Amino acid sequence: MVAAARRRPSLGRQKIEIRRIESEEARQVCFSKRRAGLFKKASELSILCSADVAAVVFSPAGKAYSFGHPSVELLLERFEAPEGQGQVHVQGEAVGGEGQSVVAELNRQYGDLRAMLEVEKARREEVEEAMDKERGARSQVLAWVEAEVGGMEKEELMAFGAALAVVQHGVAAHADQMLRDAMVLGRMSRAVPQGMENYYFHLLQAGQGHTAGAGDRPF
Amino acid sequence: MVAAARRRPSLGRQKIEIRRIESEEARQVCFSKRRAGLFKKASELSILCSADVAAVVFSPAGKAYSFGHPSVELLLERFEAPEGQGQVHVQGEAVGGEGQSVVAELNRQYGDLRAMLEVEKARREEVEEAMDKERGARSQVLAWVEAEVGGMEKEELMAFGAALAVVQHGVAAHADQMLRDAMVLGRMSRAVPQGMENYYFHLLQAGQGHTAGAGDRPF
DNA sequence: AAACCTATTGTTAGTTT
DNA sequence: CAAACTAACAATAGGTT
Repeated sequence: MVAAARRRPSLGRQKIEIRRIESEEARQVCFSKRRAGLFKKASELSILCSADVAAVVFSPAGKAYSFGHPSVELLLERFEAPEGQGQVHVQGEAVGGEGQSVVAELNRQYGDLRAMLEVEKARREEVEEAMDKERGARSQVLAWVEAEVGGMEKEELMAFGAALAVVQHGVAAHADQMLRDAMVLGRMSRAVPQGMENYYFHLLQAGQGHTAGAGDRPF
Repeated sequence: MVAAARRRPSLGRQKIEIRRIESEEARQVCFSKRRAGLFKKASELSILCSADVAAVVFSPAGKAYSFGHPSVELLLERFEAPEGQGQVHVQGEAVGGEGQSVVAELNRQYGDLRAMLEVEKARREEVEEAMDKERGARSQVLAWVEAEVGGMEKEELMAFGAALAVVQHGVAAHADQMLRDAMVLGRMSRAVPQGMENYYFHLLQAGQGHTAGAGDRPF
């Protein structure tokens, strides 16, 4: 009998001041968590309110992460030239120009893809959780499926992530970060919550530099 | 009559789906609240982690709001010109020889990856649909299983094939090692479901076999 | 070192003033 | 009606594996 005092497994969240986190490690962890949280919020805002949102984050190490709906550069252009008759297809300019621009463009598109996947990953965990609760009675089958599917998804996406990493490695010297990201992406799930496909589609289109659709934008 | 039903002053926050808010008024209110929340999160991220953060939001009416630390313009500049003062030798290897064809090749490969993403998206929508029916009958669960597993294998092979193709193109000398590392590390991070090891092993073998010859090719 | 856990703080949907 | 309010929901700090 170990008597009474059963300590709680965790103290839970504690209040913190909004100051620079001194611990290098804690700061890095916090950066990852909150960056994902920020992108999720941005995604929700754009969906809930049909707003166009872009966010760019630079890690202390100087690495850039971005989120954009419909696309980062499109919105940035709009922001810098509120009066301009935009409509210019940046993509054409970039591709038609020199190699340097193309490489930068590829880098940017990769960033968008990764941001998109990150947001999706966050939303994914929500759906999986809901699904877990549902598998009450007749779910030995589902349990088996989940185990099977879980493993396969992981590998599937790992292969995909590795492919991305390889490509990126050929463009920029970020292989290490890419590899870590591939690990993270490997845990992604595949179901898409309702309302997400639209956003997903737009991001995809934006990646091409072809922002078709959305004829219902009120100016 | 005051007696029984003492209504709470408010029902409090209710759960909502992340989809476009139909009510014009509610959407506007939500936009204001969440925009403020987003900027606050951005601010906290920048302070806590010493990161540079910029966020731009356009209301459905077209009005622009922004947050930026140190400033939106500065960060956007940095974002659009990742190479800055020649810190990264972005395409050091790739452009070393003949930039034109290499870039074209990268473009092609990027296109392939994007195509894969599209396939994945279509597949996800399929899965989502199947999931809806799953809550109805058990027999349909089995149908879902079949569809899921079948489609997944197909995608796995596509993803893997793409990864191999990239590696085979000799974009990066370390590509094969990265791919192997990704798989090995992935295996350690979580238990692999029964029956999965076979596939895993096969994947590993194939990866080694394919890249053995091309891996050490200089470019 | 990344993912999980959980208590706790932080955010916000709906309501009221 | 924008601001305040309230209670439920969401995000996350710290700890564990």
